[in-house]
Amino acid sequence: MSKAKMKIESLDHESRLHEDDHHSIRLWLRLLTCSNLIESKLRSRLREEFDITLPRFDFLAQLERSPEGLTMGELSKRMMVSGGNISGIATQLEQEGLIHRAPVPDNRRTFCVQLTKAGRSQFENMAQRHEEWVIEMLGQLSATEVNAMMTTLSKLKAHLAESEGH
Amino acid sequence: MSKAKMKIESLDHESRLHEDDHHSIRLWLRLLTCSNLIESKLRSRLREEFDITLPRFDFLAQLERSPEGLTMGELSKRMMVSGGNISGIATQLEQEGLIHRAPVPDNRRTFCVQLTKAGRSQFENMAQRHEEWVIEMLGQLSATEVNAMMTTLSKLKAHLAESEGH
DNA sequence: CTAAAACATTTTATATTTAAAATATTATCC
DNA sequence: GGATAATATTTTAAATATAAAATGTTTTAG
Repeated sequence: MSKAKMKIESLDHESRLHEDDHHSIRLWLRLLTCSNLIESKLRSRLREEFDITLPRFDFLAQLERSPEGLTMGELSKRMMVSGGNISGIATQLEQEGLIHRAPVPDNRRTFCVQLTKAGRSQFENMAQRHEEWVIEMLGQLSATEVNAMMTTLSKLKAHLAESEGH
Repeated sequence: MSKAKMKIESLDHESRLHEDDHHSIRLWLRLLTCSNLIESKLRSRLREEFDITLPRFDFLAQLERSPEGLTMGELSKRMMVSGGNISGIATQLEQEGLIHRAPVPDNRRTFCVQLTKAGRSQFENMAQRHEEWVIEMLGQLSATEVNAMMTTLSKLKAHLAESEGH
């Protein structure tokens, strides 16, 4: 039974718990709202300006950050989307010549995905604008606010990662 | 040209700007990571425990918070998804008897969507567990951290809403 | 009044997403 | 060594997402 709905025996205590509950929910909803707003702005601008979808941009961005290449599984984990999704995007990007899938010598199950020269140069144009947009959206926050939020989110992320799979 | 990529003339200044840029990007990526982690945990638990998808749960949740009912357009705005999407989900939920679409007397274009009795009771079971999960994920943060984050996210949300459509 | 514009929703076509099944490869355990 | 389990990826099916066209209603302008 949820703490929030338990019979109230010790009013102060229970009502405080009740309020804490709402604080968690409200924080989650606000986090989600901000995340959705930013994501959809980035999505529509990438479409307008470069005619590319956000998942494809993210795919290229991951590769750019790892010049040594990444496996499909790594990409899936880092982008936090299903493996099937990665497969589909990779097939498209490969056909367009933006990425390259090379077999790995000692493991025939895996592929090493890298940006091609064309992929890298095309990505760099977009990345610059993307960065400007993010700064435009988040740059108004003070250094103090950014630091505090980074710290809190790190703590949150660690907690979420540690209870993985429950 | 992006601040981050401008030629460095005044090293300190530009390198500080460069770092600020990265701070915005890193904050955005961390925000996104946390949001995705929470969302995917909620998604899989809703599926495991109640065999319901997250969008459908969110749809019911919006209605529960507005017992007077909501129009399709309001639902679309609050859930931040396209109108066509809302239509499809509403059709399903109506067929399952969880919601009810009633015409509005003074405007025949709009429908007022409300939870049915069945919809409400079914939602309440799920909402209780959902709330427990959110508290489990966010409840470890201190009241101070939650407050600071709420304040910062409010500021961010206001800024994002105000520059709507650019 | 009436034509045109704005609005609310639905429909359609296309793309993306996930979960789960299928395929193929590698590792593990008696 | 050989069955079994674990791993990496792809394919498939169902649900969801968007954008844009279509439909019907209301408002606005002249």
